[in-house]
Amino acid sequence: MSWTDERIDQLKAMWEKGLTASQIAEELGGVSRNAVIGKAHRLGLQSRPSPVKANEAPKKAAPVRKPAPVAETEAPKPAPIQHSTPAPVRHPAPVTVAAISPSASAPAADAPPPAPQPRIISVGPGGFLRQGPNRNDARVRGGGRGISCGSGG
DNA sequence: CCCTGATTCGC
DNA sequence: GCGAATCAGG
Repeated sequence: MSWTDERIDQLKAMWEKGLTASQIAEELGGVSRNAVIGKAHRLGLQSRPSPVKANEAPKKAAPVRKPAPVAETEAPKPAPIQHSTPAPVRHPAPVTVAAISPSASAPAADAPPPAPQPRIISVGPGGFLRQGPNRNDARVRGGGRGISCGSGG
C-alpha cells in the first residue's frame, strides 16, 4: 500500500481534525496507526494544533479570549452572528470521516464507490505475505529510545 | 489494562 | 520512504 496523494490528504485532514492515529488508520485502511503516525512525521505533522480528541472536543470551538482588556465588563455579546449557521452541526452519529474527504464525494459522480473490499488484496497459497523475513523474532531492533547497549556482555 | 502519539531502526 | 517495534504518558 503506497501513500497516494489521496491518502496523504486524508491523513492530514483527519490529523488536523484531531482524529487519532488509529481512527485515521482505520479510515484509510491498509495502514496501521503506526504507519499513520510515521507518515504524519514525514509530512511534517509532528504535533497536532490541539491535543483535543476528535471524539470529545471538536464539537466546540476553543475558548479564544478576545484581546480586549475592557470590553467584556458588561457587554458579552453572546451571538452577534451565526445567522447563516445557527444550529450547531451536531451529528448524532460518530463523526463522518467521509464528509471531510475531498475526493470522497467529488469523484463519486462517475468514479466507482469505495467497494467494501477487504484489506487483503490477494494472498499466495503460502498465506499472508511477510514484509520481512525475520519480522517474527526481529526483536533485536531497538526501536523506542534510550536503549543503549552496554559495552560489556 | 488499554489507548495514545513519538521515536528509532531495518528493508 | 514505509512500517513495525517499542517506549513513555494518561
